[in-house]
Amino acid sequence: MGLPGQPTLEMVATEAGVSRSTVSRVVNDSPQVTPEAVAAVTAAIDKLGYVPNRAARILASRRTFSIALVIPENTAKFFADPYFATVIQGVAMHLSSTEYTLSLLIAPELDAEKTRRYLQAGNVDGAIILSHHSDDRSYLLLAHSIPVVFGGRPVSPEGTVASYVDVDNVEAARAITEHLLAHGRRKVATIAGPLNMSAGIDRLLGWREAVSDAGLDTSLVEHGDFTPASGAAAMRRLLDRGVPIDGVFAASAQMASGALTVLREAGLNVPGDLGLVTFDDDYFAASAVPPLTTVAQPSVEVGMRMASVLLRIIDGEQVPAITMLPTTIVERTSA
Amino acid sequence: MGLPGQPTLEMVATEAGVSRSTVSRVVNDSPQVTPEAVAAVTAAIDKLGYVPNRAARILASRRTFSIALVIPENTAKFFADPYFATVIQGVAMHLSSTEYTLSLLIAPELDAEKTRRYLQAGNVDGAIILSHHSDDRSYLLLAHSIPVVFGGRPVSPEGTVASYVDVDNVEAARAITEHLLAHGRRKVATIAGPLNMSAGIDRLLGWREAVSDAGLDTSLVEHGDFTPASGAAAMRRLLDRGVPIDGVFAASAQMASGALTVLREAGLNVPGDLGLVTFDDDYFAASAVPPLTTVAQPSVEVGMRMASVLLRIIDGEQVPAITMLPTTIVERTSA
DNA sequence: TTGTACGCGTTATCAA
DNA sequence: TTGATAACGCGTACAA
Repeated sequence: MGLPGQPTLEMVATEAGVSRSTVSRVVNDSPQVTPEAVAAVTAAIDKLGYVPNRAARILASRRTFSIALVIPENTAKFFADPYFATVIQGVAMHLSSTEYTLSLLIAPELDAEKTRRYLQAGNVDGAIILSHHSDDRSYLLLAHSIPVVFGGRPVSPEGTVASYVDVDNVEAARAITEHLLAHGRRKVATIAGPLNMSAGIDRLLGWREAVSDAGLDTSLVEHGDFTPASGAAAMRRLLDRGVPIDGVFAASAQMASGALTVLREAGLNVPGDLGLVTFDDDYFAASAVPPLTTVAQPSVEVGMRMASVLLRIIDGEQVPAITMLPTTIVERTSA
Repeated sequence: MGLPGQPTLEMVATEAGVSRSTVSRVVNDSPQVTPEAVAAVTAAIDKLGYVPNRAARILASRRTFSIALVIPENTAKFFADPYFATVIQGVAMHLSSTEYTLSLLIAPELDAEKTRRYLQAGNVDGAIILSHHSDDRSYLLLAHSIPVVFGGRPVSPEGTVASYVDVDNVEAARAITEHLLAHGRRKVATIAGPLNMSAGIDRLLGWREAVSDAGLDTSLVEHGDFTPASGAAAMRRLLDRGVPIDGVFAASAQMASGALTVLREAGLNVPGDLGLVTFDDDYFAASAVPPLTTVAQPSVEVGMRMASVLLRIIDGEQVPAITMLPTTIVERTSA
């Protein structure tokens, strides 16, 4: 009667001459099924080309086999930042060897509440919050109801319980600043990130350590929000101070690229008059004129590790809360 | 009794003093509900923080509100190619303003069959096949059962019925080759892509048109598979021919970067001894030494358009099967 | 306009 | 080891 349509578990059962329960057991490879039954069922499955219906399975089992990757930014920033693309790639890559599906959520601050509800409504087994460029307090509570892994240490008022994957921003910032100092720069400024993100805080800290250890002036600080425009504005404010500057550490390559245009307009040569180093080895750093010496962070690896940690948490394993990944310095010609 | 757990439609109904059907209608904003009922229901929803259960909804409605992005490559290539990351970003961006969820499938040739079954089993409403770097015949049949959009013109034996989004590879390749000719190059070779992908075919065609129109030798062709290693090998074969070459068009920036290392080893200077141009304005092109003059294709836009076209097809709209996006030439110093 | 009742395809519980 | 049978949470004819 009627068209067969997509084969269902029921049809497999009939074909194999067993009950639906048995088919279900075979599909979920339960150990307690006789070899004969297994053989009959797998044969039927192959013959019919049966694939379990995901929705039905989720509904009945209360497991979704999917995780969310939340990017708390508006689409414009998401669009502009190559970092996100590479991290996604890492997450997807790890997931590809598992049963899990990825659900990408670009969630501006505005509907953070809505997003949180969606996540709490049992639509995913866990979530990765990529807070690299954003405040994330609203997501901290989430960790109480479902497994969560943060990308970048979340800034929390109290002690954090959430897991996260990050690089040592303080150390990396210090190292790249010392690179500047090693090239003889003595009036070293920084275009820092926002202070409500750990990357902003830590990179400023690293810069300050390096400069202060060298006995130099630590007051040459202006802030941006990691975007090119904000980097340009900060650079302008720095120049407007009227004090001599011969080195700048910009906390993101995007800000550095903005700063570069301002320097060019001001008739300043890089690296002739001034050394410029930055953070992120992306398109902005590589294609700048001149190409920028920078801190490279393993963003694909960050994605992979976040996924791996999250899945292990979901599986009930005991995983260290903090995963630190190494950075390297890529020397180009801007220092 | 017991804990409330996640609020269900049923609980909302009780809270609002109506039936589940009415709640369902409000949630799916059906027009035929009295304002009072709507008010009562929305109030209850807000109070309870209700979010529909995705799986249940999918199961009952036979719509998944999710689409698949299939990348028919092994994880290594997926990892290495920046193109994928940007396209994904585009797809995700478009989807973020819709109800749809993205499901990323990295599917090596090996389990293409399995992937196709999954897609046909009704687990998604449609699929995007990113065939940029791969053969895709196995997915052409898919278009008969669910809405499908290809990234890059699929190579099909018969006339294609599937929709696709692409750039004019022939024209772009011709233009960049002419750029080489305009700089006085006269012995212009090409490192072409594989002939089982439209990008490979078309870019070779464009190169040949330009070279032949200039009355020059069109025999300087070697093939690669778009990877750096294959580009290096092809360049080596080109040099081994022993005939003079003063220009090369590599069909991908990755191959160009491989070729560059071979040229360096051979003691050949770019652009001094030989001009090198390529395709894709990615990290490889920008950070090469020297930076490469190249064809830039709008990969984020490609992603956005594929998503938009697919959703419109799903909604039953009539959409032009072919979407062509413009390319531009980015001049650097390698020509 | 609203409610009743059934079905979506699977897993889980319990008996046999 | 297997098989009935009851959920899982929602959409939707159909009836009221």
